[in-house]
Amino acid sequence: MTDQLSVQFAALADPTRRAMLRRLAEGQASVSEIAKPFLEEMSLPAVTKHLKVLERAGMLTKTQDAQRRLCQLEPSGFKEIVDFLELYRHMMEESLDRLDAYLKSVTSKRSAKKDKHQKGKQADGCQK
Amino acid sequence: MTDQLSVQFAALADPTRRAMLRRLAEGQASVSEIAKPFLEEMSLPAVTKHLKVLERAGMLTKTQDAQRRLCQLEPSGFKEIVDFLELYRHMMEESLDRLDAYLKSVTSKRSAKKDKHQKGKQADGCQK
DNA sequence: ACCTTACTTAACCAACTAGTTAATTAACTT
DNA sequence: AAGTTAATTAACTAGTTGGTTAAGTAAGGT
Repeated sequence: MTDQLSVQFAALADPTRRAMLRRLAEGQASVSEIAKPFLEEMSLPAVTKHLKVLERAGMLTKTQDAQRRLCQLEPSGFKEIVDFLELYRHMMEESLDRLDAYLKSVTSKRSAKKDKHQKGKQADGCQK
Repeated sequence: MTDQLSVQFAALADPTRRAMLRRLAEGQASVSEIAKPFLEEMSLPAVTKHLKVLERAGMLTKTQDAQRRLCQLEPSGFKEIVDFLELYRHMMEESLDRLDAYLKSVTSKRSAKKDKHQKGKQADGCQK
């Protein structure tokens, strides 16, 4: 499919590209800097291709600096995806709240009242 | 790639499957009920396959009711994805806020002070 | 028992993806 | 001018995806 939202989700459906985005979130970097952690697993052209996928998804922009290409994260590229997920994020939180309420009613003495579901943080810790 | 986060993003990288999830968000439905809007574009086995992709992604569960299979949205299946995106969602909001601040400083008389970036809502309106 | 409804499984195919190596482009260095 | 660094493009390949039709399974209806 060629619709933009599919292109964006497909861009995220790869651990190498997600790792690249995490790197980029820490600041801009050249292609070879981004490539460095991956050159044991894959060739430079493969890295170029991954970056192109992220670029077409609108999640990164490149600017030329002599021979180097500086890549920069483009946070606005996540807008459509985040908007799409809003509905399911809310449903998820509601169902967790219902679970909370249930557990609370079952244990009778509430265990960890405030702070609800504490936002587990940092998925994809392994990127195998 | 076989990691779960990739499986989940890949599941969302298809307009048919996203439309199915939106349908499911309104309540459970049997396979043929879900299939109905798509049977002009594709066959029933194709629908079965799409549902299986969503199931393997942990975003829906099926329960048997006589010959029918009732499908239900599984909001917890979105947790990893939502957690992964949290970082980029925040960066996006920050960069929008910076844009706000810039526009405010440029126009000198601020135009629409409160309400910030008003959450555009509902991406994927077309699902072509 | 037999038919129908509701799905799933199997076998196949075209198009796309993620990688490869080799060649090319382009800018700086000496 | 010749060489080096940085990255891309081209041509190819194996494996995956999204679809097909045809056959199979399993439960309820008559």
